[in-house]
Amino acid sequence: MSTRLNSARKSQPPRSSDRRDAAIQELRRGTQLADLLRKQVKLIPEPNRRDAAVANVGEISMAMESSLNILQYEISSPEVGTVDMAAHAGYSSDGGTGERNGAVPRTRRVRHRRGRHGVELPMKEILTEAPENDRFHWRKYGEKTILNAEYPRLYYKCGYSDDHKCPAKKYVQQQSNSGHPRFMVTLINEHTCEALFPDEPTSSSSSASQVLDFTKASLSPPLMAAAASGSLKKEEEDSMSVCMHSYSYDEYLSSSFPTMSPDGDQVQFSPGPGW
DNA sequence: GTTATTTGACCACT
DNA sequence: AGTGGTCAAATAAC
Repeated sequence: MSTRLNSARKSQPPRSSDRRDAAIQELRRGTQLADLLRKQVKLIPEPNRRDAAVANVGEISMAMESSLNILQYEISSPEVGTVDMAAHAGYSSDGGTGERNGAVPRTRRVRHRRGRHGVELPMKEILTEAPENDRFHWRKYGEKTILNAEYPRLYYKCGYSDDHKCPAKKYVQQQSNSGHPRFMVTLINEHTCEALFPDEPTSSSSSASQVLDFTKASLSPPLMAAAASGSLKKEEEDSMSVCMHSYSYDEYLSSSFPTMSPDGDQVQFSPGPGW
């Protein structure tokens, strides 16, 4: 990947926009190669190895697409240096349709609401294949069809928002259903109840593995579809307990509010080998 | 009976 | 005025 870039910058230092274009080109190429690789690994005869390989390729592909989204967003919003939630709190000048300079239409970003005293609430966006896969208990309180969005946006608040006054909320919007569904998860506010739900190491091989319990009812149709499509690794018949193999939730959560970078860089890919 | 989800209505924001 | 976010009554699941 680096050779192409190197050859392009022999004479003089390229402008940052040129470097960004080059990075986008490379990422697009990488995405195509990942698709190709996905087809190849599907030919692996051993089911276990094949599934693991397919999952890994999917993560690679998703990571690159996430990076592409970030870079393309910067191009379409030149006033923004990074993808900054505060900067995109409201809708953009296109009215929120996402059609900027001929770019691919995007679904509306979450409206950035203000808390008491007009202080903007901390927000973080995460692109993931398993939006329900965190160690918190969420209660759904709403669902809304979003303009120009293919799928409705689901609204969750911490299941202990009443008991412990936990202000954490989560919005989930499916963005794609091709192959494996992807969800843009918007996390709002920190969990003040976090101490009540410590990580519990499991007996499985990976320290990052966790067994998470989700009732069937807590999954909305799109998430059920995700489960059915295989995006969710295991589905217990009764409790819908899902063994989320190796998904690094420390990454998911550490990338969340407590460590939110000061520049607002927040579009995180939540990877995890093996699923 | 208890708890969670659904969904229409209302409110806030741009 | 249009749209997103939240509320709360009705409903479903257990």
